[in-house]
Amino acid sequence: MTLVDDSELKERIRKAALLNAVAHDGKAQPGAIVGKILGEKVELRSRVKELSNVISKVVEEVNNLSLSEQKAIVLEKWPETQKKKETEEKQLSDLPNAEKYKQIVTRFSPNPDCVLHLGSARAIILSHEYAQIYKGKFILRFEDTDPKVKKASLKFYESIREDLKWLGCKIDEEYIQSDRLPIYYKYSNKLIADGNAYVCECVPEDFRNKVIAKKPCPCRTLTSTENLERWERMLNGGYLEGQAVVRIKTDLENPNPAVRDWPALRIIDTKKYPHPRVGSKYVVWPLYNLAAGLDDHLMGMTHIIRGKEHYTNMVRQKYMYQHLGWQYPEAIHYGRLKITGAFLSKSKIVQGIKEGIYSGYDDPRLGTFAALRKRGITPEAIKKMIIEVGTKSNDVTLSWENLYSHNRKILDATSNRYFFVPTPTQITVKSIPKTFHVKLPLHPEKPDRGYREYEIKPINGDTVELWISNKDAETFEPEKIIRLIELFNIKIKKVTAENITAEFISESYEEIRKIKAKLIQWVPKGAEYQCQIVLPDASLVEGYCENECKKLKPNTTLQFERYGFVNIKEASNKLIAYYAHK
RNA sequence: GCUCCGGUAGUAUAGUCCGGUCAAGUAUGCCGGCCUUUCGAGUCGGCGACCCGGGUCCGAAUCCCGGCCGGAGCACCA
Repeated sequence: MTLVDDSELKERIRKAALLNAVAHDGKAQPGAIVGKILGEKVELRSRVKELSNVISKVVEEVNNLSLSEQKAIVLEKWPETQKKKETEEKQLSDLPNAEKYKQIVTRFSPNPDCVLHLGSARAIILSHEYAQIYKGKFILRFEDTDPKVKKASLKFYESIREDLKWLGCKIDEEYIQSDRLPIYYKYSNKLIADGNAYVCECVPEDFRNKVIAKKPCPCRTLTSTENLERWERMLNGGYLEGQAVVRIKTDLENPNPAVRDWPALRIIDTKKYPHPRVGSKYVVWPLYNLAAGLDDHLMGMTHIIRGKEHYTNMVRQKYMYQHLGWQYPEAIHYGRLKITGAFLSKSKIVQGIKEGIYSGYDDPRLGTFAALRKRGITPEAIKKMIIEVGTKSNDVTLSWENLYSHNRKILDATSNRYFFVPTPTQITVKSIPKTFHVKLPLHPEKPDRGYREYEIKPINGDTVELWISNKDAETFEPEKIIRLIELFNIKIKKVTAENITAEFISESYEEIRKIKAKLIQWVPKGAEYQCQIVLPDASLVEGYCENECKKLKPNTTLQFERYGFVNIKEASNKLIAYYAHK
């Protein structure tokens, strides 16, 4: 049958052409239709030329119709195609080979040498989230095996647990590597006994030269009995720091010199550098690849989610797994996460605090969880953002706007509203006809949350004094009409640097809305409460908020209308709050 | 230098494995309308991207080759 006579096909083409035309200003493009039809009917691939001819004819017919005619046909025949599809929330992609395992086990394994920050958020949230999705297990493992250079500190074990709790990442099991040295010794012993590891006495430079040349160092060729003797000597303190190291045998031909016979355990003079938890009990300490490598298997890890800086470590550890006859877990290596303007480097954070540049681990300029928490950034917002970013291996530089947007949606629903006037200016309003009792809703969409109430009573017969923001005052000029939110409408009379004089004109909101007058917030003079806002760059803004704010408890987030969301630090002789975002 | 990754709007992400329904979706941002006693939220519309060059193919964001750019690792750190 020729294609021209195939009415089913022609109808199919007609539909595609009409849909294409409707989507693109009434003009369908033949090429797009060819693609669509070939995609649906694979068997026509050998007859592309013939098909193109048919399509050209149909497209011409369709393009001769007006857009409204096309729309009418589409709506009549295929109304379902014009429905907009709901956008669904971003989901995490499936874990590789998840079906191979009975239970998914993931972990977060920090070195407790600093507080946690946004840079760790990917490891934490993705690991925890995947464990949740697959009804698996999430393990916290402290990797505190360097008592010298990256020395752990007792306070950080606890702060890490707290941060995880705050993030809503419930821990199923917790381990501390400094408790596990006997386990590492046991497996090291086995590796040496089996001839898969050796004790190397070479000075680092000699070893490096050998390994770059793909040549074994003299220690590698020793018998396992000789190596076992050396190993005993290590454990018994027979070597000083730097004199011996256990190496795992790998393929010396591996293209990457960094993986060849990597070091697994070394000696630390713990008399000089005591470990914060176990003091000077051990002198032989495992390196990352031995400790993490053994633990990942022993703790039943199925999926390791960590930064791409660990990619080579996976290659190294696979040699050890081979020696032990173990199966390496699935590993996902994501890229580094930065956020514009914030320092996410442990060393810079620690150094900045030492030098007094930052006020502490929760300085608003830092990307630590402590700082974010203090500013009123919710864990839910962080979680959403991290899930959005996913597990790609390229680096990402997040913008704060993105985090703020997620956070704003959460805070908007939960935060009560108050007035705050930064750098206040006094406004004197005359011709006040009566005393006003105002009830200001705490939340515009949730009346059940209640109100703040103020009595605005004229003094000297007909005058009222209020505070307004300097920024608003700057836009005033005589005869301008302004509404004080939920109060009344005024006309500006006189503007000076210290004071603004205005006149009451009416009370009705509706009439002022018609002329689209500016609405501003205010604080009654006498009912003001000194307020200091700490901005994300650590600069300060002073002003007045409402008296009612005295009741607020630390760590509540609220919105100062037309100013932004803030989180209360304290409400004592004055209100101190941290600015989250607009 | 060596060994690996990766490059889609300002930012982030979907699509890439397995070429066609992608004249590229979504979120955020920006612009405008509506709504709203906040400049918040909501809602409607608009702006904005496949790193470059070749090749294969009727057809390439997708496959191949070359280049450019970015990142990671190359510790007796984690």
